Amino acid sequence: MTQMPSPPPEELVKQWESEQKRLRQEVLEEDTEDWQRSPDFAGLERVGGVDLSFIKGDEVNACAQLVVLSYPDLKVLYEDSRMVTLTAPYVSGFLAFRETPFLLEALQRLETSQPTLVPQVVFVDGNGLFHYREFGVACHLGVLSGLPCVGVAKNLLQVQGVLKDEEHQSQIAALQKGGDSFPLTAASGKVLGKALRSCDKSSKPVYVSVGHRISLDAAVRLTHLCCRYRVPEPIRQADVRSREYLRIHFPAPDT
DNA sequence: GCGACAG
DNA sequence: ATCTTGTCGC
Repeated sequence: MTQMPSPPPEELVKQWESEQKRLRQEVLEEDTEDWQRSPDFAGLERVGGVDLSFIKGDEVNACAQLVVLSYPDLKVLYEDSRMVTLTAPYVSGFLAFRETPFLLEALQRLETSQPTLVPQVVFVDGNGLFHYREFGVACHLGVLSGLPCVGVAKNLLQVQGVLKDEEHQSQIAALQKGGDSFPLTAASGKVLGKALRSCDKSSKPVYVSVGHRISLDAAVRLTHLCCRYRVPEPIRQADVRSREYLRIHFPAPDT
């Protein structure tokens, strides 16, 4: 039997909206670290990536993953996989309330056990300021953790007047090589993020936006430098390893 | 009624 | 998010 998605309680959504409006005030949209100002990011040694993977028909059980890679080598220095039980449902625009608590716990475990391995910036699967209320999951994790964060979404969210129309498609077609990008501009005129051709091989862009404590230009440049494939290596490793964890500990039901 | 809908 | 094989290319 297929369970229809239950409508999210509107009271909860209102509470979530005010929470986002409150925390939004804490976001820093500029570079706050010396390495971010350096042309080659000198001083940057550790980049983090987080993600959650789910079991096929299970809405509440998931594997929360944190990885820390060396920079610029992009070798895995630390890995943490943890089964968690989600409580909040997925509602577009409120992803953070579903995932952030467990990502924060992973960062706190690292801070406690191996503080010298805490990443200097964290790549988050999802948007940052490129969001209905300019407070996506990358901002949420950034503000609550205090760490610089970058949001990288694989799909375009149509927000604040940004549309995926024929014009958008033509802008994508104009991205010639890895590193090329174009701005995602809100109706207000503010640039909320950038569509980035992350590497030469992928014609489909990723959508980069500021999470916390980093400028958009630095976020886009760093994202490009962290891409071996379309998805930045920190996020890709978190995704690969969390799915591997599920494959080993929760094998698919035998027919 | 139709389309949109990060993960 | 997850469901899914092969196929084309280096």
